[in-house]
Amino acid sequence: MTQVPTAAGARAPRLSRERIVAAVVEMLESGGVDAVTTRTIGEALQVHPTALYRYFRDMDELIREAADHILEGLAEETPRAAGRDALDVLSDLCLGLRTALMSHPGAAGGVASGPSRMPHERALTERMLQLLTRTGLSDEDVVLAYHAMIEYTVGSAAIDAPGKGTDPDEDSLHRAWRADYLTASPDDFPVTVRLASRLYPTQDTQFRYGLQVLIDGLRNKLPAP
Amino acid sequence: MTQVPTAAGARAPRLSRERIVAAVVEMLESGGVDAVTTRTIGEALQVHPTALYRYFRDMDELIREAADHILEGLAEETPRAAGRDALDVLSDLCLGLRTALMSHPGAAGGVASGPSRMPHERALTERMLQLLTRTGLSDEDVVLAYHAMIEYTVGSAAIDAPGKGTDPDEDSLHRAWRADYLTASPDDFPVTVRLASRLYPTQDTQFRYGLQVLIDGLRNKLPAP
DNA sequence: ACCTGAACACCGTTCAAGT
DNA sequence: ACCTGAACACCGTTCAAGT
Repeated sequence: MTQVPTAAGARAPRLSRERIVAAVVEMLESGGVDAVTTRTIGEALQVHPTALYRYFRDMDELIREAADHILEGLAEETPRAAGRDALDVLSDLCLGLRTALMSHPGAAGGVASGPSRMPHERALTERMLQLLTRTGLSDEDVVLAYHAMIEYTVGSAAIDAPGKGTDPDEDSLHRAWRADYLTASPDDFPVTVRLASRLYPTQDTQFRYGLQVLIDGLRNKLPAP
Repeated sequence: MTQVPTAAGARAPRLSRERIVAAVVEMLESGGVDAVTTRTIGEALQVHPTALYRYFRDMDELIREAADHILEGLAEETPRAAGRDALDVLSDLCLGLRTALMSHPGAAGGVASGPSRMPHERALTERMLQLLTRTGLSDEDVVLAYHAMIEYTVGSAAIDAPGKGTDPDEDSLHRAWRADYLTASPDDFPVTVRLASRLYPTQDTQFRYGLQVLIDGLRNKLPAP
């Protein structure tokens, strides 16, 4: 890694796209996208806040590259367990995607802004389309189902992990919300009050339920085997 | 609406929560949440940028109130058409919610940040829980289904209408994206390339498909009639 | 009571200047 | 070639001051 001096006065660059992206991914994980600014990046890399503009057009490009980095390895084929069909594998893939997005608050916004032409995202798309094709669905259904799964998975991650880093404990927050619903007027909101104690289960429980309903709905569309 | 002078020197307030919220809702519609700043609000209301702090704790509270305002009337009961069950009505409700959110880019972030304790959101929750209860689903399923529908509807709106106001024409953008997928390596991404021309249908088509799949999946859970 | 003015601590981004 | 320094046009928010 020590550089070969190519010409008089040429110094080894202290930065690179990779080094910057790595730093941003780390900051995404610890503090969320709100904690990633030109100044904090500069501090993390011991460099002037504007130095990154040699390597990236703007913050948006940098965040999108970091977001794609997070998807690394997701599309990898896993050994198919017995009794699990393509839709089960697709479900796991979405769970993996969610885990990656949830552990980097705000990253969902980075992958959401259209296809990034980036390698990991491309691989994920290919894998999902491949799995859906295997189910026997029509091409039209394959594409629409792909979009539905992405919208649900990325969209719910955008809601559940907006950008602020670590929430002040999900459980106590949800408890407070449930208590709040209990104080609603029972005349105006009878069903809400009756079900208040059940509202806001774990974010993970919510997500898995919707995911399962989606997969279940897709199963209805499969051609008879 | 003309004020009663209560004391010498007391003047009619030029602002109110309602006036500010109305202005923000309008700005949300025309330019999205990114166009709503203390300065632009001040300009719209012909008032100093900091004047709104007499009425709202901070920008967050203001945006949440404006977001709730957008949900006005959504939960209203509509005359039940023949042959349409509670899940069909729920589906319409989600479509209405999406329309409201899509026409105010970035508003999804406002309703997403937990229950706002606000009247229109409460009414919407009550109506959705009521409709789901009517289907005969168990209480547990009702609550989880409610969260699933909200996460999908609000989440996809957060993705499809982030905050920038009017995109530069959705159609041409999607055309460009499809063309982009076509240029992908057919060896690495065979399925993607094969389906490229079908990818990125209208945002509305995508959303409706996923919504229908969700409703369909819920139907599987209904007790036999 | 209601709004203004000035100030502060932040942003992203540009561009010329240093080495 | 690579990074720094200074500057610009923005943010949200506070608080004392005006009327």
